[in-house]
Amino acid sequence: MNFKLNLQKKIERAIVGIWPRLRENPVVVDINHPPEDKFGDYSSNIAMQLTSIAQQSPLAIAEAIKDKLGKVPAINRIEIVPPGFLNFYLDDKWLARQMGIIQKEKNKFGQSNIGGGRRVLLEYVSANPTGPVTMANGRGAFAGDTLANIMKLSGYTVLREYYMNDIGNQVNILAESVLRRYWINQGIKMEYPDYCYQGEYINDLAKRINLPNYKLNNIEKIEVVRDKIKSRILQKMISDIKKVLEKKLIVHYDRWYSEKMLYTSGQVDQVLRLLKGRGLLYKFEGAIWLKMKKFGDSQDHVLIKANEDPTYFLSEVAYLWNKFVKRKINKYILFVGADHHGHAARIQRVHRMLEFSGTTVVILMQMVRLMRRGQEVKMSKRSGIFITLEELADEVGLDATRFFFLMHDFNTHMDFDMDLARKKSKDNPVFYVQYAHARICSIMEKAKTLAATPVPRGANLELAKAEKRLIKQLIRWPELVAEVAQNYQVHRIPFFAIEVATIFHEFYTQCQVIQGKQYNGRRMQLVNTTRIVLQNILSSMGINAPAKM
RNA sequence: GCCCCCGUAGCUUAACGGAUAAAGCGCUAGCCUUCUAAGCUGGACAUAGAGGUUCGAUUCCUCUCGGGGGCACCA
Repeated sequence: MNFKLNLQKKIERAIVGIWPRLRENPVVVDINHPPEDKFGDYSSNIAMQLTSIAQQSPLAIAEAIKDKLGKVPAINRIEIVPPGFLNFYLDDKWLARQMGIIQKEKNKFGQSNIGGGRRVLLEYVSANPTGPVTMANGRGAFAGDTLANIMKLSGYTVLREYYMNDIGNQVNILAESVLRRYWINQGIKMEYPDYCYQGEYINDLAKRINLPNYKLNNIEKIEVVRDKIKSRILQKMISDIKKVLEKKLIVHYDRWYSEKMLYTSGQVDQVLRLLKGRGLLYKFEGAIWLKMKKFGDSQDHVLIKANEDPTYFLSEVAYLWNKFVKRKINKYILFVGADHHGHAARIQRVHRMLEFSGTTVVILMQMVRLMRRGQEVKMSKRSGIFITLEELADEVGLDATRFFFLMHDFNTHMDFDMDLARKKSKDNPVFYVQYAHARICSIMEKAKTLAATPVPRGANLELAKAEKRLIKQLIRWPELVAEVAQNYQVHRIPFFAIEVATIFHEFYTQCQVIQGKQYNGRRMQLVNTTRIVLQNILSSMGINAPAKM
C-alpha cells in the first residue's frame, strides 16, 4: 500500500496516453505534500515541466492530465491551480478504510517490493580494531542499522557487514601496547612509548591476559613475544567491539569480514592478476602502482610497497572485487566519516575502472564535535582522549542516543553537547514520540473492560479534522520507507515520527475516545492503527515503544 | 596550493527546485473535578553577502566572507 507511488504511476500512464512519444523518455512525476489543506492532500507540479515538450500552457496540460486520469477511487476531487499544479483531495470513506488495511498488515505495513530482491551490502562502522567504538562512530552505527531495516522492508536482500582491518602494523602496535602495559603491571621496569595507544582500555586488556610462559629476559625480544600473542589480543579487542555493538547498542551485523582473509583465501592475488592482465599496473621505484591518473584521479596509487608489503588500498580493491564479482552484490553502500572522503572518491573510481556491474554508494558523514562547557573536546583514539559510544549510551540512554544521531542529515556537522545531553535527555524528542505510544497503550488498557459504540459507516461516516489528519499522516509511512530506501535520507524517519506524535497528541486533546462506560469504536480503531504505525517507525530505528512512561 | 562538507530564529537542527521556511530548547500568555500536563493552544525571533539560471531558489551555478575536514610506499 503506497498511495503516492500508485498515484505517480497513474499520472505517468495518463501522460503517456496523451503524448505516446514520452514512453521512451518518461518524465519524472513529482508529487509532494502541500503545506496546507487548501492546497489538497497531494499535489503534482508536473504540468510546468511539460510545457516545452507539449508546446502548451501548463494549465491546459494539467487539464489534459486530469481528464485522462479519470476516476481514482481514493480521490474525491482534483483541483487545478496556476501556474499548473494538480491538487488532489482524498476521500473520507477511502481514508477510513485505510485503518482496516493497516490493522490487517500490522508490522508489515510499510513493506514494499521496490528492491525486487536485489542484493545490497551495507558496510558501517568498520572502525579499526585498535580500540573501542567511539562516539564518532555513532552516526554510522545507527544510520547503517536503520537503513538496513528500511531496505529490508523495501524488498532488498540485505547484507550487513563490518570490515575488520585485522592486519598491518596497527595490530602490532596494539599488541605491543598491551604487552608493555602487562609487563609494567607485573612490576617490570620498561618504557611506554608515545607510538603506543594511550587509552585506558589498553590497561583493561592487559589485566585480562595472563602470560606466564613469556618472561622478558631481553627487551629486544618484545617483538618476538608480541608476534606470538598478537592474534589473541586482537581477538579480544574484536570480541569486545562485537559485544558492545550487538548486545549493548543493538546494532546488528550479518558478517564480520576479515581483511586478512582476503589474503589467506588468495583473493588478493587473484585481483592482482586481473589488474595485471588489464595492463593497469606498473613498477616504479620498487613499488607496484595502480594506474588511476588516466581514469581521472590526480595521482596513481601504490598497491605494493617497495618493501613488498601490501597497502591498505590493495585489500580494499580486493574487497570491492569480492563484493561485486565473487558475491554478485548489486549495490554496495558504505558509510564513512568525512575524513575519508578522498578515499571515497578513489573507491568509486576503482568501481568504474574495473567496470563492475551494480553501484557503489559512499555515504559521507560529517564529523561529530563533542562539546563540553561550550568548548570543543578534540578526540583522538591514539592519545586516549575519547568518549566511547557505550559511555554515551549509558549516560544519555540508548533510545535517546539513537534518535539524536539519526535526526541529523549526514551532510551537516553535528555538535554533541555533553552538558546538555544529560540535562536535556528528558526533553529529547524521542520521549515525545514514545509518550504518544504510551498514551495509546493506556487508552487501550482502559477500554479493555468497556463496550464499544457502533462504528458509523457509509453515509453516517464523518471524520473529525484531527482524525483525518492523523489517518493521512499514517498512510504516508510506506511512502517514506520507499523514499528512504532510495535516497538514504535516514534522518527523515525521526522527523516523521515526531510529526505522527504531534498529530496524535492533537487528536488526543481534541477527540475523546472513552466516554463514560463506552468507547468510540472508530476512534479506538484509529488509536490502534496509530499504535501499529508508531511501533513500525520506532522499530525501524531500533527504538523501544514503551507501554508506560 | 588542490579537493570535499557546512553557514537557516538566542542555541541545536528540518524543508526530494514548489505554495505562508518547520520543530525542539530557551523567552512569553493561557489550558488539568473527562482517556498519562513528558501534553495542548497562542505570541516574539531566521535563509552569511553579492550576482546568475527558473514561472518559482534555503535547495542549482559563479564569486566573496566565515567554520570544519581531507590531500602518504599510514590504516
